[in-house]
Amino acid sequence: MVTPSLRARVRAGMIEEIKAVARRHLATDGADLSLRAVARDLGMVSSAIYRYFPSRDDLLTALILEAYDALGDAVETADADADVDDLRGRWFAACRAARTWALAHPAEYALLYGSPVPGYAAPDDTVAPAQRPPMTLLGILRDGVTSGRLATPDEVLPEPLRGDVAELVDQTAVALPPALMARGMAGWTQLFGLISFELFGRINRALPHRDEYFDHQIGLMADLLGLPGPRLRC
Amino acid sequence: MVTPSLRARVRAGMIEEIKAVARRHLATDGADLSLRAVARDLGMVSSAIYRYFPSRDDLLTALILEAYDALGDAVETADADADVDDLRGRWFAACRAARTWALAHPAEYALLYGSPVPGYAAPDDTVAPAQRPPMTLLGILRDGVTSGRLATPDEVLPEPLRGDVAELVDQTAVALPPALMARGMAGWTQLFGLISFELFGRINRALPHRDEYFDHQIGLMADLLGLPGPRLRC
DNA sequence: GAAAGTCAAGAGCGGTGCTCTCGATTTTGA
DNA sequence: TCAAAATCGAGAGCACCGCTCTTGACTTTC
Repeated sequence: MVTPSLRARVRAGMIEEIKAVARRHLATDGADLSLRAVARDLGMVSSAIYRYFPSRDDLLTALILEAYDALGDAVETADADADVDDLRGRWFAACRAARTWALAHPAEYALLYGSPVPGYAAPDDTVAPAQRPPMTLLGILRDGVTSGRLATPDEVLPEPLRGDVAELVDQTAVALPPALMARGMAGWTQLFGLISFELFGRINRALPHRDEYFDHQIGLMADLLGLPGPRLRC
Repeated sequence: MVTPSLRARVRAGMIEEIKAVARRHLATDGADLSLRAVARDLGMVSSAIYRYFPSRDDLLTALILEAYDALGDAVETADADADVDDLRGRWFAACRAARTWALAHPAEYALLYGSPVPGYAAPDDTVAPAQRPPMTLLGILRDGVTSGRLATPDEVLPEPLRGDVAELVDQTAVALPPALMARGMAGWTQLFGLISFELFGRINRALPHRDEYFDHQIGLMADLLGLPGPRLRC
């Protein structure tokens, strides 16, 4: 193993330091990250940042990648920590983990799932990490199908759509009946919508018990998915 | 009736012209609206814009208000044009109208439902227009309840949540059983999530038939709401 | 020990939102 | 009617932004 040179180690530390300060600025000042402000905080001149990141967008991309991975880690470990046979419990754990991470890192969540920055185009590196949370949810459904505890919904997709969803099933390599795949995507969409509404302030201030509201709405989707466990209907 | 002075009429026309140019810039260049660019297009100097809008945020607010009203009009007329007794048809019409408007005005949709601009705080004027689309959806459910064609879901909300939702029912003045209200909010959340994913995300690259996908997902929520009509289950 | 590579700093370019002043024009009211 | 008041566009200027280029000092490599 080759030990990196002193300069390489200092450089790696500098990159991490820049990202840390940038992340802090993101959390306090919002999404419009200022390179010059980051440089000021580091006691540098703005042009020095360009030794480590070729442009502001590249720094943003690095932060986005880290955020995707942090969210993916949170969701995956929450799923893994739950009882593997408790499908409903795993669904709730994964969804709650996503929400908890988003509430703790609102600016980074906005970076991932907010409106795209006008001039910015996410590189292909971000595709795989971005799919980790929905993949985790689909994995729960797949486990339910393979273990026979999750029934296939009885609706049939109309033909042009059925082919699309079947292709998506192939691409994601998560074998699911198309109808269940569509319901799973509905669950993922609902999770994103719930978090976004709560975070971007569109949710009504008249809902003080947000944890309970979130759980209830997630439970509705769990029912729709047919996840076994204590249903909402009492 | 007092005829406004020439100067007042010119001023009103100028305000409209600035908004029109700004809206065009929004559509082409994205959300980061440049006052100077708008002024250039109008053959003015940037400082002249401040005679009509005290700040860039105020111009943005005016555009946001117009966008909310345009979306609200689209959704409400789509609902009104449908057969008043066809609850499921009205739900579909309203949701499709929202999506159609969003696809036709992506930048304005992003302005309304994207991540909030860091320094910008939406004034209270925007609250009422912002609630028109979800209110339309809830109105469909209310009509179903009052006409007896829409059954109350059989789940019971746990207590802290039930009070919140009941208060929300009071505030919105749309009399709905709390459980149905919660399901209606799920439908609204799903609609927002579907449109946002299609507009912002990369989830649908493998879904060429987006109309059919949207209709199917909306149909899932219509089933969840118990809207009478041809269900998805074939 | 010289050549090559890397670094921070500074100046500068064109862009942004915004403020202020200054004449010119229009509206108002005695 | 005619002067005072209000409104207007233009311009200069401030502080900030992302980014580029050059310069001189430093470190690594051969």
